[in-house]
Amino acid sequence: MKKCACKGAFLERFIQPVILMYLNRENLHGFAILKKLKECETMDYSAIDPTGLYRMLKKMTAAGLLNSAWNMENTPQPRCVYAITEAGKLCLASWEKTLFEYAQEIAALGKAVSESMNPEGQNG
Amino acid sequence: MKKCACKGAFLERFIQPVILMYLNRENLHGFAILKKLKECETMDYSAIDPTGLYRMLKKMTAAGLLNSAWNMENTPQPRCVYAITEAGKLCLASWEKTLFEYAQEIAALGKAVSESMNPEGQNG
DNA sequence: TATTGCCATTAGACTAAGTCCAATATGAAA
DNA sequence: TTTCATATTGGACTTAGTCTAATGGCAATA
Repeated sequence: MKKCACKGAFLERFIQPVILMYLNRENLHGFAILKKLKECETMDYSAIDPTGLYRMLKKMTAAGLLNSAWNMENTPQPRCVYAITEAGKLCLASWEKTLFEYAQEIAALGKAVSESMNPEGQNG
Repeated sequence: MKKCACKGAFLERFIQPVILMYLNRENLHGFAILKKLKECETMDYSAIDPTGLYRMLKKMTAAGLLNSAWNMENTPQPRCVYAITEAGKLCLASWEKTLFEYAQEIAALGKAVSESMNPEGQNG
């Protein structure tokens, strides 16, 4: 438990909605997404692993959430440019709802933990 | 992506604080924790895997968050009874803080997603 | 011109987390 | 005597995530 979850280590689960969010605004290639994630201020993705991101992009493409196309022009190296699909947009909409539900449930859990540590009757 | 995270599938990550919370109130053996988790109303742990829970308990014990002792009396089968340690209590306190931070960050992400889907200027 | 550094992606090997199936053993109820 | 609930464990497997490293071009720099 070097990286104990209790200190916050698992938010990287939530790269998927961020990727969808970026691609909902504009098409981007993997490395650009990587840079954007590293600069993200809402959450800390500074230590994100490139291999992991590229694999995630492929998985999302395989799942039909993204389309990919190789761009060979105006670029020294070929870039794989990703675009969000209709399914991806639906997924993003689903994420929107789910994220707020998550936030509520996690806050409720936090409250339950608080109460269990300071049982009622502390007010005296 | 059968169980797409966007529909909510990963909250089981948060069994750890729930276990600590239960054990902060009273000592319990694995199976009792299992039953309590299945009846938990704050979050849905109805489908929790027993093997996974027992493994988690051992891991937490190895990490020093819990103590365990076999109870052979007043019970048909021997039971492994778990108790929270001082380190476990600190971990629980850490969880309390972390959970609220998580809740805020996830809500912020949800808000960012909302805004990206409904760009500003919708109010007309 | 040799080297360093940034861009851009991929592969391989590994660890950790989580799931599924099955086994064990006892006691009570049908 | 079969079934159900208790109580725990083991093995095999899948998925996710991390680390290291390789490729290969372009630009700057020493």
